[in-house]
Amino acid sequence: MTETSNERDLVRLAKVEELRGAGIDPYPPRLDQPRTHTAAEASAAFEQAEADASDSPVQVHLAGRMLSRRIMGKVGFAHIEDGSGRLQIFVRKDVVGEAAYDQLFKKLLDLGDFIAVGGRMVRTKTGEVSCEAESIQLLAKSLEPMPDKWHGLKDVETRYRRRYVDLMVNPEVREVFVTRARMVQAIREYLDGEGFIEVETPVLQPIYGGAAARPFTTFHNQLKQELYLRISFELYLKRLLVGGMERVYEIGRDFRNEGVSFKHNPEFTQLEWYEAYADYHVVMERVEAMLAHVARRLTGGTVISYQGREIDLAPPWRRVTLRDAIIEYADIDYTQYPTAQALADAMRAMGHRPESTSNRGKLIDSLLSNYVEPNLVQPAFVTEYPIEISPLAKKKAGDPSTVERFEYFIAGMEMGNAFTELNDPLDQRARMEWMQQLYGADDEERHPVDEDYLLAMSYGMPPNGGFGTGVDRLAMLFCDKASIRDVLLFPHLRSLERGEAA
RNA sequence: GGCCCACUAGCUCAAUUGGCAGAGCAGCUGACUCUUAAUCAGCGGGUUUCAGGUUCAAGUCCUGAGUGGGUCACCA
Repeated sequence: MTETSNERDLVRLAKVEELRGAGIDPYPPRLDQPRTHTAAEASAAFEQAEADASDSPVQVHLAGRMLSRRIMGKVGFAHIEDGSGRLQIFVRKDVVGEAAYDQLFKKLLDLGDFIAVGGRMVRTKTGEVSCEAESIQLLAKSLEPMPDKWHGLKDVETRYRRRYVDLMVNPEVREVFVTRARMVQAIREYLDGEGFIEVETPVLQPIYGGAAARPFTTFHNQLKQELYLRISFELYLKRLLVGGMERVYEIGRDFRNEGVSFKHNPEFTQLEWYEAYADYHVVMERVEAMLAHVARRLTGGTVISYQGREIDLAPPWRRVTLRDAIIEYADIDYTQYPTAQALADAMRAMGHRPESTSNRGKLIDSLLSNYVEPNLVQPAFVTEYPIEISPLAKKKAGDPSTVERFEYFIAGMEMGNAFTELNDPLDQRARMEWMQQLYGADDEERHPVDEDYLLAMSYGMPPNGGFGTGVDRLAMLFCDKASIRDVLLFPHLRSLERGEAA
């Protein structure tokens, strides 16, 4: 912390002064010699030279953070780390000189400092490939102590609040975010290869929609207009289909003003796509194909391990109707109970405990999330949803109470949602007005009717299939992390300012 | 928001029934020309998250608060 200067801080600050006094800039603008090799490249170059039995020395200029140091009189060792990994440097007083050795290396450098090292690659007596330093330059002085070199940083709160420290000392954390980036890259690779166009639609929206969630609200001062941070991309992406773009997708941030948990963050990354002339069956095939592609890119196969369980993403996945799934796992056939009251009574009679009787669709959804979802470990599509919880999905032919919709589940988690999109503007208006009645005026989940969206659809929207999935939850899956916070670089935490100001 | 758990040195962790707040690493001083959790000798480092309370005595017990974690609720 910086609010009080303790002895530890004073020692570091005194070193900065001493460096300046000796004419050494503790924060120089650039390296005296440009970096020629990463740590990994330097090792590889040396091993190649060894293999070739070359006599010419491998000269390198390296840069990185000094993580450890072992001083033995007039010779010392240190490990530096750069983006490619760690490398030992070997420092001899008779090579680098007295000033560089005694003053800089032994005294004024600290663990955590960024340094540049020039020298030749050698193998030490114990066989470790190392750089024997001929010059050392301080690149950036660290004023804070590094976490324990052996135990690292374990405190969960500190790891999240100071992710930069977590990243610098815990290489496996960096690895998670590399995997996440590769996953997103593989998703784009699949969609681009299928002719989808990546687009960007507004984050600030005058009317929020496309999902049932409470939005964050903000205000444009000059326009004197209330705006919402988007809770989904759906209504904008489908306007693009009206405009003639046939296959579109967006990867971006959604914001939902709801509870925080191991699988919910107030802002999270969503993937949505819409495809003209496709229905939800086509979407299912794409979801299978896309995630199998991602798995192959990341692991070479389709079987991944998540929290100790093997999950096989190879198509085809299980398909089960919502009704059959609830019969199987909760032993209730909701089609036998046409009203919310009747269904709630039946649930109670079966020993379940429904929380609300306001909405039959919500009761069915609670049966799904409480009894079905935890059992769907292998990938599964749950299909055919009640109309009252699906206002943007097309009705199933011959069954006006059901829509062509699916959600998919992996590892007992809901991963995404899709439908054959409703493109009948008259039906859409009726459904939105019905929602107004279903959700009371005081219900924060009630959506305003988006007249411009209805206008767009009135121009004619091709039949299409749409899909949305949580990218963070996919990252949890592919990185084998049980908490969304472990796949977010900076997960949302409550601010500490209030407590510190008092 | 309810309930449960945690919070001790920069980091990782101890502290018996309520009885002198400790160790390792990191830091500082010194020794040491091939170490790798280097080693050896010495030194400094604490409002035990915060505010109250009980007690001769509180890191430990009680009340409240903060932050984090878990869980339930919420989350088409």
